[in-house]
Amino acid sequence: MAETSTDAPPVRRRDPVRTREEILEVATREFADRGFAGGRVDEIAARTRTTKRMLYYYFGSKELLYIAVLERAYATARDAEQELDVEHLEPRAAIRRLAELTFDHHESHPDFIRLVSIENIHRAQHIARSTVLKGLANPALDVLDAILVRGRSAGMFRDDVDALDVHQVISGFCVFRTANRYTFGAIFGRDMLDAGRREHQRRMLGDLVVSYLTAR
Amino acid sequence: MAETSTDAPPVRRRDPVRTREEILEVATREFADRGFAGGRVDEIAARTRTTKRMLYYYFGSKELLYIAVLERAYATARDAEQELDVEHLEPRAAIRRLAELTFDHHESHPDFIRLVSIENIHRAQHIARSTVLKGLANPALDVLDAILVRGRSAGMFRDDVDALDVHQVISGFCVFRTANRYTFGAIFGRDMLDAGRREHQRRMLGDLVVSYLTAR
Amino acid sequence: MAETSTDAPPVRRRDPVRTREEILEVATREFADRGFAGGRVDEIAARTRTTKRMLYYYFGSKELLYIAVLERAYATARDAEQELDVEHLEPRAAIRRLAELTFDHHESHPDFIRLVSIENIHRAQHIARSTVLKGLANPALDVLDAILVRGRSAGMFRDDVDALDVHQVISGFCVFRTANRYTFGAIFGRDMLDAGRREHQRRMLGDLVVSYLTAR
Amino acid sequence: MAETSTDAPPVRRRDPVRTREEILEVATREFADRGFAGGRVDEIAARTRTTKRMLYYYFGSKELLYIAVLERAYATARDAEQELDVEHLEPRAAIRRLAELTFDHHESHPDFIRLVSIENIHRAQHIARSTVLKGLANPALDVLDAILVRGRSAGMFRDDVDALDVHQVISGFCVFRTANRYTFGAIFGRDMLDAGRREHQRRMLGDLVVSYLTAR
DNA sequence: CATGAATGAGTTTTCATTCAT
DNA sequence: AATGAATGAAAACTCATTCAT
Repeated sequence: MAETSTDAPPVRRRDPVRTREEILEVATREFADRGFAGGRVDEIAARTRTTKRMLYYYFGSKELLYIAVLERAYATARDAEQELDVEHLEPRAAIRRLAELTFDHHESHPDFIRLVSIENIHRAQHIARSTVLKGLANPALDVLDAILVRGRSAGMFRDDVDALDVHQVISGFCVFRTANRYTFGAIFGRDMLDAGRREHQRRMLGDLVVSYLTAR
Repeated sequence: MAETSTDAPPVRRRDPVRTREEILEVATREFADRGFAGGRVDEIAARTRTTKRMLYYYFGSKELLYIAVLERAYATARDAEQELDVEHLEPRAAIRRLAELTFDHHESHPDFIRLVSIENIHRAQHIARSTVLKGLANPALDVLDAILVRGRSAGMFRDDVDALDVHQVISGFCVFRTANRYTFGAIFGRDMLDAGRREHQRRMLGDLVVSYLTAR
Repeated sequence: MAETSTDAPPVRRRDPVRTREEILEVATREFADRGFAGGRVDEIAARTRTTKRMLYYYFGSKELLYIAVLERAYATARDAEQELDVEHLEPRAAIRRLAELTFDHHESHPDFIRLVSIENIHRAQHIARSTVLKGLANPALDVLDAILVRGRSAGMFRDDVDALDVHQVISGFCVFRTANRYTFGAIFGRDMLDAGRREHQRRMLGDLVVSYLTAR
Repeated sequence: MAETSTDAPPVRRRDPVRTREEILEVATREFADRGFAGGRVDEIAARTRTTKRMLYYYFGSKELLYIAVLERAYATARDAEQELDVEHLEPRAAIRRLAELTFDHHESHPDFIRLVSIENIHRAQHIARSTVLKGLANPALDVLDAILVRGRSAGMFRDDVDALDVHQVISGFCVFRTANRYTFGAIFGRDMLDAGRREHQRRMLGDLVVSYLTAR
């Protein structure tokens, strides 16, 4: 326990930005892995090249560190959505493409989805406490809205749903696959993320949204 | 001074079944509310008419109590699904009805959905440890399968999806509404469980599934 | 935990002597195995065909049960020593025989030796509390004394030691072999109870005592 | 009111080596006194100038603290044996001297012997878990072996015993005197450590070993 | 004689946080 | 800007013993 380093010169780190980033990375893994209550400050410190004291120095408390982790995770997700480029496609193709990109993004960011699940267990109380996160705009929503407008003008899409409704459907599908993977697998014996079923699931999502919007 | 309390004194001791049930009820609320790591044995005991010692007497450890809570929650959910009665409806109506019943059930059992989210954060490790839960049959799935068979025979339904696929779509929608209510609300400013939008959402789910199955 | 036997007729045991004996047997194993503080009343009860309540009914407390175990163990040991029959042998052969019988007895009663070690850790406070054990006569000592008298009369044995001295030497050797077997084995890598070295050790003890008594 | 205390305030914090040592000292007494199961972490903490929390900070658990106590006790014993200086004596005198020094050491370290007894009750499981203790060399053994070699070369000593055999005889005698003092006293009414009999016992041990080795 | 349920009081252990330098 | 040592408060868990029937 008591590590009494006799002679080794203290590894002084003079790069606060890097240190901060390293802590956030490790903390993200820890909180995504074990939740906020289950995450351990000691564990985070141990896996960092700094000490526990530094976590407090930089972030103030376990909760503030967790909020910083959330902020960073949402910022990363938003940046990814900036890159959507579907406006040149015809509405049905555009909506399918957007669904697929969402599908891909969720599949490749399980930690983000875990953090969101965890935050929901806490009733989003930490998001509420974050000035950065409260009412964070979602760029994908504007893109989605534009597609819907185009589709409706063309008489292709139903007009009793808004962008948020569609976003909810797409997110629900993508989040569920990842977030509920374990209990679903334990109860039904099927891994929703199985690579062999990936294409099927991806097409299913596209079909689902397009058939819904174009129904009647 | 005078012994005037004619109210029956709380029936507490010597009724192990009741005592067990009471502990489970309180523990369900606590774990659903705060997660496994965040849940407090002391808190559960305090809200029970027994002592903390009794929790250990009946369940052995915090973890075993949590597993018992999970088992009870899944058993209740399964019992509810036993009551599905949709086989007399034509396939499209049947599938819509089944989706709506699932919708209703999820909406009225947020604690169950929270427990499932929590268990997914733990990668279903507690379900894996429960002999009762591992591979628990889901009666709704058989009903669903029967509907799909009928629909496909009638040439109404596509045949490239199985019951579990459809179950996943329905569950995804219903679970997401409840499980991600808080972050969704915080980010988008819309409460997915808002009573005013309830009917719209319910119909959306039905349309979604029916249009998908009957597409082309 | 809560074993609610619905229909099985209670196994009524109407033989108090047997019940008592069974409890003592199980308790002897438990205490010899884990010591007084480490021994568990629950464990003893579980391995008996009676309930924990019965332990208290018959013995009153954990401590009194432990004392009863000690009393029974010492009584058994004393009975074994009654059977010494070495008076027809010449002094040197007699003393060697007595040492060997002690050697054999210790080797075949490790639990007794463990109980004695445990009781020494408790500074014999339980023996002191037992009217049965305080000043319990040791029949071997009389036999030993008689041999020494004969040996001294014959000019064979030194006269500066009494029976208790010799008893101490023999016991020391025999008890150490068994009682300190584990630490000795861990530190020196030799099992003092190894069957292959048994005869050597047995002869060593005899030689030790005889050579000492006959020295000069 | 006036600050008149010129006595140095107890040097407590910020001296981890001292703190650790103090904990070990108190823990040694507690465990030697009451065994591992009977020893109380609270009690140890209370008799230290630190808190219970510190025991866990330094040692991690009750068991690891106990192991640290064992390691320290064995290290101390080994250091004492380093000081044997008997190689200039003729074999019989050397072996007697070595026995006497062992006798003295055991008599003055009853806590060590108690710890060893306790560890034997636990079947040396903690020694086995200690990398330090497993296979700890015993310097006395080399000295003893050298004496035996010399004695055998000179035709004085029998050659059918090795150093470990002799060590066992000496240890058996010395350990038994101390470890079984209480039950022996309770049953036979003689205190093996009585100061009046000390010289007699010490000579008895020397005679025992020398007469045995030189017999025939 | 017999018993399943119950429990007060302790016992070990954990955890986020802060102090002194 | 940085740190190793320290810690109060709480949390989980255990154990011998007794109650009501």
